[in-house]
Amino acid sequence: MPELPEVETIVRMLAPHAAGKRIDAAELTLPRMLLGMPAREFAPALAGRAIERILRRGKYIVFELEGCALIIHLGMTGQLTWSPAEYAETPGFVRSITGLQRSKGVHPVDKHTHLILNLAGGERILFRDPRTFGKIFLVPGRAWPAHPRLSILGAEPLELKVKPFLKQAFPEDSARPVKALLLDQSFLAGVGNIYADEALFRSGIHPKTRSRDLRDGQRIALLEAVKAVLRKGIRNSGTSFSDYRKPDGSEGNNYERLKVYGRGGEPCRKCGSILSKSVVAQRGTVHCPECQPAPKRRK
DNA sequence: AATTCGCCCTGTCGGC
DNA sequence: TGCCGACAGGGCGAAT
Repeated sequence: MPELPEVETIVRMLAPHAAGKRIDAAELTLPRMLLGMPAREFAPALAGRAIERILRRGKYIVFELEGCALIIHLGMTGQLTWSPAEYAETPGFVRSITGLQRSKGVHPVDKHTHLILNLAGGERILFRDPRTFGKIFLVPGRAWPAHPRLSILGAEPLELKVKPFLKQAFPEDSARPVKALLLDQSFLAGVGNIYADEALFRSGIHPKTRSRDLRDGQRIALLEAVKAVLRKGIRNSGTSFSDYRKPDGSEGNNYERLKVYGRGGEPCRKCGSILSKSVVAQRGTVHCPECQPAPKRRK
């Protein structure tokens, strides 16, 4: 599922191709993915506007256009791909930045393509999302940070100064498991299930540990681990566990480098113990019973 | 007030 | 081979 490193990768790869281009026409083929306005008003609101900048906030992709912002959340299975003008539609193949390539879990326009941005010059940005958990919305002017979905977001983990954050934002008395805290977008923006499990492993913290029971040293270790696993994810251009693809249709390289996520029942890469799979905060969770010992009970 | 639960959705997989 | 239920989960609104 696209989390901060995946969204960051998409934004970085998309920006040089899309920034400065004008949207000739937009096609929204699944109206329920659009929030906050009637679907018939959407395409006319985009037509003719130039893309000035593309950026990321949490897991949201923000297209700053002339006079408004187009915001996309990829949900679980969303893909944003870019195709240049010169590649024809060819069944079984997909057009991409790197050329015409055989379709391998990557698709040209199909029944799961819900938004098409036709750029002046013939390039296209495609939003494809099989499970349709993604969201699309428009915010007038430059007020997108104040949109209800974005205004509730917490700190950007990679810009985080750990020490000040400790005092400011750590809920001192929370009984929630620390994994639930990591998944809470109002705590840190952009951490999802994959990188939460990876960060907990890296810092040696059991996912069920109550937030209030974390010692300061553990909190620092955890936040540093969050930053480290996110940076590693970006360096490897994202985790293609299932549907995530880069804008050119290719896969990220981080999945094979994960320590715990998706590895339940397999041996820990650090100590060899069998990794344990459970449910924490309503999410599938993998941890190492040796490297991440169960929290000591304290009254 | 803080947490948890139920729901949205569809491709994939295991069992029979 | 084919059918079917279970499962995956981000984020929101309802329930506890």
